[in-house]
Amino acid sequence: MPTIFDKDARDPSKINTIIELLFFAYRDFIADPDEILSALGFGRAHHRVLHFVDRKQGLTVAELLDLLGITKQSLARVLKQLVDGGYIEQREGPSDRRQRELYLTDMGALLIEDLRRPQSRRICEALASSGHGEDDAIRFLSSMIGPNAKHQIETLE
Amino acid sequence: MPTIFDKDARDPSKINTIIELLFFAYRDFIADPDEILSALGFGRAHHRVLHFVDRKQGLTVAELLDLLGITKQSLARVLKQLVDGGYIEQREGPSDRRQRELYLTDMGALLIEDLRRPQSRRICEALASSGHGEDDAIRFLSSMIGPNAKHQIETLE
DNA sequence: AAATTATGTCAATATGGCTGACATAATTTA
DNA sequence: TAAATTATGTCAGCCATATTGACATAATTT
Repeated sequence: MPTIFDKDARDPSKINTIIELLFFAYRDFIADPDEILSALGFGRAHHRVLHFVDRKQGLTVAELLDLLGITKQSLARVLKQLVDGGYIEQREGPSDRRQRELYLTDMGALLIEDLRRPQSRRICEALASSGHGEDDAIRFLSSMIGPNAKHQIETLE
Repeated sequence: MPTIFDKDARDPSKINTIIELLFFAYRDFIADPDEILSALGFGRAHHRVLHFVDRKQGLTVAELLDLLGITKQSLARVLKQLVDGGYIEQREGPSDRRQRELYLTDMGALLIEDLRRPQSRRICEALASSGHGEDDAIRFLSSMIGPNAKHQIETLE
């Protein structure tokens, strides 16, 4: 019994349009911070690290690796640059001294704010001009992600 | 006079959630086709080329470069692999013989269909479980993209 | 005391971008 | 017609970000 939500009820050409818009939207979405980053000699990888360290201050290297889905060798260079640049601080784990807890410095907090600003603006504009609310976007995007990522996000809270 | 659409009326933590969800959603969104592609020795770059050649059969190399926003040197390798593999066909421009019009072969059409299937499924699921329609997503995403990309999309039609 | 764990590091490799320089053929312009 | 421009292709080298595999160190657990 087909409903309005039935997969077959969808217009394939509109779905294809959405696929294409996702490409352009995501590209433009990361282009803004990219400019700020490249002026500092950083890239997207640095942005993602700053985001997650801000999202959960004091997270460990292992947690960060899990969130990013990359290897420790890939993270190493990026993290070192952020630490050397004074954007991130590493502290010994309080209960397990092998762990390195990651914290944003004041400079790091300012930087992630700068990076977030154009992205927030873009999202707010899109919500306004499409007439949707924050929760609409959150509901849609939450359903786009797989169970794996869902679990990762839960561990952030 | 602030309205319900006023930027300052937005909840910054929800906007930050949307930023984060976009990261996870896009990552998962391209992970599905990535598996199919890597089995063929291809990558995301090949996917994008196939998408746009399908979107506008007979587009020229210059048009494709403009859409992708990369240099011809970057495109060269990817395009060559797709042509050599029998997924894309190049034909002399009918009015300007310097141009190379790009067309999908039957094999190329099958491949882009395969790549599109998991992405369509994911979008349909997200629309269904969030209670939105195709047009909601199209309106939101269209507002996310800049005027530059907007113009590019228009030239596709 | 031995095994495991968290982190870091070295080396080699792949992908997908980039710039600069140059080549060829076709078209347009003076 | 000759010269300039354009569309495309190609060579060479560089960069950022990822990978795998191997190994080192210190701390914790068994």
